[in-house]
Amino acid sequence: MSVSKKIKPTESELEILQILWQRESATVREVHEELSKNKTAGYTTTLKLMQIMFEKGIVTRDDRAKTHIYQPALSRQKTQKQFLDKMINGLFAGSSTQLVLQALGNQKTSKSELDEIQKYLDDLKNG
Amino acid sequence: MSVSKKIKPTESELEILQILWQRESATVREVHEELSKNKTAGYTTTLKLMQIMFEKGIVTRDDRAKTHIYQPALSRQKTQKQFLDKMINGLFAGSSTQLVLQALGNQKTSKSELDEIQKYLDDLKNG
DNA sequence: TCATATTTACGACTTTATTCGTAAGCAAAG
DNA sequence: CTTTGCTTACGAATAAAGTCGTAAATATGA
Repeated sequence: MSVSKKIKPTESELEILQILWQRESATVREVHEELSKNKTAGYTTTLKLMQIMFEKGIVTRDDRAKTHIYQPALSRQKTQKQFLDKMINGLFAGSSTQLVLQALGNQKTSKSELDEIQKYLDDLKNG
Repeated sequence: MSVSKKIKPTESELEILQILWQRESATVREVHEELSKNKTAGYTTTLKLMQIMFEKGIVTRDDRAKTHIYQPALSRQKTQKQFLDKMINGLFAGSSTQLVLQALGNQKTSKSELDEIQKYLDDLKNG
């Protein structure tokens, strides 16, 4: 069993995590500025969300200075895996292959990306 | 624009849709029996959920007989695509390739499945 | 016909997520 | 010191999801 139990970030929390993963660490203000590019919400809303995330253990923070500095407490990979698994089971009847095919069909994927995936597949089949 | 706007099934609703997609159509009782294999909930809970889904337009129903017969109103494919897109944007920084690689790495994928994916990739690159 | 069982309708309660207003602390500038 | 501005803390309002109890309608069969 992994240490983290059933921490399941909400949609808003994922948005914030996304930013923290990108920047390694950030203040509430910084996160809020970033979020503001896409949506409109008050500063205290972002603050509250991050405080709750702290209580839940989704992020850690350094509060030695007046302005707290937040860091993600969940790894991007593990979180991705968690949501992928849920999606595969909940929406693709347990077939990751189906999900992959659908994902490739949906988006426009460049030739170099396709090459990358093929290379990865070869590795999988051999190694 | 597709006809259906922003219908976004909740988690519980997805579970029910899953069953409806599988069976084509079903009564509340049938859905409830199926759900009961995995979780515990009262019959009226399932009923209420399906009624709400009907109001939202997620399912249709034939109420000519006393026992209503429900059918999915959303296509499995479109729903999968909708959630995939959200996931790619929300959790994989917009990269479907990243999602694919992660999905392949996560699960154990059989050789025949890998072959299938590779074949699909070849088609994509050529066609 | 009458009792019983099944189903739908409806409303209410609980929980969780999201939002924001207001107060209080603190630090820098004047 | 005092004002100004930014920050955190806290509580409350709103909304959405999920849960279930109860009642009414309908069908079945004794």
